Amino acid sequence: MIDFTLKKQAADSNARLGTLKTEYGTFATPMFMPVGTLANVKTLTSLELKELGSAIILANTYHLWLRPGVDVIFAAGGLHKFMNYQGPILTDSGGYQVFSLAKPKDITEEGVKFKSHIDGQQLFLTPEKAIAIQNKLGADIIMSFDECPPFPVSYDYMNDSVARTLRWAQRGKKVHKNEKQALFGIVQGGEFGKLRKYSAIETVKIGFDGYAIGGVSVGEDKKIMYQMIDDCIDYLPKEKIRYLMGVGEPIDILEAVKRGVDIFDCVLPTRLARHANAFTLKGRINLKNAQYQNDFNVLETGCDCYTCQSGYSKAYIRHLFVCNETLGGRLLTIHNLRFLLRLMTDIQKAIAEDKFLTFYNNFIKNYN
RNA sequence: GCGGCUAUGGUGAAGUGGUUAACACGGUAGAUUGUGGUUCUAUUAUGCGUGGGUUCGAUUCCCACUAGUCGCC
Repeated sequence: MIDFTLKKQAADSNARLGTLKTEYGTFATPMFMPVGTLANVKTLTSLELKELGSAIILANTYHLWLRPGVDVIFAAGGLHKFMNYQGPILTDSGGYQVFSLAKPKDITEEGVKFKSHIDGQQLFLTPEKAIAIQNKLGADIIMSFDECPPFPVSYDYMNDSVARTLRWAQRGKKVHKNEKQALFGIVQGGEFGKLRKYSAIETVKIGFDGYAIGGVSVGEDKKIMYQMIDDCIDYLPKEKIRYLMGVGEPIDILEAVKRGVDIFDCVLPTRLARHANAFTLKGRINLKNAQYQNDFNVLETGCDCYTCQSGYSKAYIRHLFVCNETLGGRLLTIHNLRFLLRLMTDIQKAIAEDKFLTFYNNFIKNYN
């Protein structure tokens, strides 16, 4: 079971400093979770993750359900042992795959009909099944099965969807048996303030160990996304951890921390890395650009990541990408994750020193 | 030396006597937010070996030259 302690509430904003204790380790919040959908953070070993300062990672129910299958992971002794990783893990419920893989007509009260992206076979996921799978996977934190609707949908559709997600949350909580695992509820409601508020209040009534804000970064403008947070966050209990799902743009993280969010996950740093993009304090750069052909400087002077510290140049990393060498993606994955994880500890430090807003303003001023 | 064949962008190549020269790769740039790792989008030949000729008009037809290639001596 997890234990969240709110250590400090910033005076200059809703930003907060906290500690999350889990069986596999304790870490400070705000924190970012690298995504390891298929029981691995792509291209990295567990040791490398640890060296990056990664505190907790995310894996995915749907994907592990299909491959290698829950029984294999259970037989291995659970997800931690299976993937040879000794830190905290959170599993997503498969709700996002409702958004990315299922069609609206395949969503019913009972559950969601999927077509496997691997072999096309018909699959059916229910709130009960999503919890049962996660119970067997054995992550430290598991998520309710929710519907993550696309943007935009009509008010009426969202109204029904929010109600359904609440019933699913209730059904999931009822069958959750593994007491070692924390279970989080998920707030939905799209851009409709009234529904966000309702979803938050009703989800809290059901009672969870932590609360997530879902249904963001699905195509809406940034302003709308920030509004979605504003519309529900005050209805989430201060003493429970708050998780904004699927957000990883540095600016978005800062905006959310400012509003009172504690943890994040996102594929962005790792996916961008595999597509030759690197985070820097001035914004993103694309290493495939011709301008780096003869640039023998590191990605960012002063960066403490392995890639920059050991001297890999932009010209060399560009060459690796041009030749399709996998080392390029690895070097940028290390850099991008370190960039975000350092951002999180910088944020923690700023809150602790009562300088969050100053830090926020400085960062945004430099990051284009 | 003689005879045959071929000459289209960075590459492999389609194609036509008449507005914007197909397609693929490569190049250039953009996208990517609870990951379907090798994806998507845009853009990329003011020119069809060189010089003449025929024609209202030639990358397309004719001639010469040049280069490549195959065969023969």
